[in-house]
Amino acid sequence: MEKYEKLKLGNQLCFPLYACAKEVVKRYRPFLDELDLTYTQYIVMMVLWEETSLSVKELGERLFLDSGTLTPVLKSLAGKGYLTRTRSEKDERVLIVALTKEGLALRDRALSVPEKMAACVALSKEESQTLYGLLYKLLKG
Amino acid sequence: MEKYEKLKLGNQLCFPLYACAKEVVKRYRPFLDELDLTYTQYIVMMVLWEETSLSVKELGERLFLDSGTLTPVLKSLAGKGYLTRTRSEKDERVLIVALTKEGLALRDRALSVPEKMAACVALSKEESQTLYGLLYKLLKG
DNA sequence: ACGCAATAAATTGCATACAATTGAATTGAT
DNA sequence: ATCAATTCAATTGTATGCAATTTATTGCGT
Repeated sequence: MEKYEKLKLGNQLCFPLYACAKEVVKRYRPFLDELDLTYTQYIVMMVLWEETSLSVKELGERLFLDSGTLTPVLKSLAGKGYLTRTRSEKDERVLIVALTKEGLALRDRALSVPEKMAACVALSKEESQTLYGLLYKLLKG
Repeated sequence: MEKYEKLKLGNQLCFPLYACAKEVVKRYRPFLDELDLTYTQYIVMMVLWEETSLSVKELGERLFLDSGTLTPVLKSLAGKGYLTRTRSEKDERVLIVALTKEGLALRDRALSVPEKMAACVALSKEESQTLYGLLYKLLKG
């Protein structure tokens, strides 16, 4: 094996991961444009549709994002009326993000997004599940 | 199945992909810091170590990046002395990016990066290959 | 009660990403 | 040959991401 073989782009696992993630987010764009959401805003809304209300810290742990990223995204979503930002009464350091009626209503309009995306992905159900499992293993390991 | 089941974060393939890519790039950071390279700069250098010289357009096709992203990265790498940016004589629209002696010398210092990263990834060789294959299938499909 | 460490979010600074536009150069059709 | 369409890179504008710092608040030990 050549000395520099491992430095070739085609032998890196990280690169297809990096490229794929960008590509998939890009494929979401037309569907999310209809909802006037960015991808980051979309995943925030997905958490809120499940949780209704949680702190910025908890949200960040779910999404692997920190307050530096979340603060402007949350301000933007609050501006659209989909959530409220309120300091916790028990602990003033904590900011509680809560779904609004408008935010909840958006969920119905987002219902078609996952299936539209699935149609864009050239993987079988088994392949998707294998990929899913490997990604979570990598993420946690 | 609940109506909104598919909108849950845990049922999305895109999300672990997105989170994983960020996580892996983050794990590169300490190793790349030693070379004073960002991840984007690193993958540009990897292409140059293979090609020595190519246009911005070709580089962008390899890396799935456009000139909007590449232009500042290439200016930065040129500033470090690792590459030169020259207009093609045959076609003045084309900018040729070429590896310098210093850029080539950097390759030896980067040799240990892939193995250090492999040690950070909790996947077996087979799992890595499966993941690799699925990612490229997704990328191309 | 006091002071200090710890915590949560916001801010700052830097580096991507990408869509859309611009400007320069080239190609192609007539 | 000429002009319109195309191409390539750079620029502009917006939205992330993340490290590092700052600010406000809380908890803890004495």
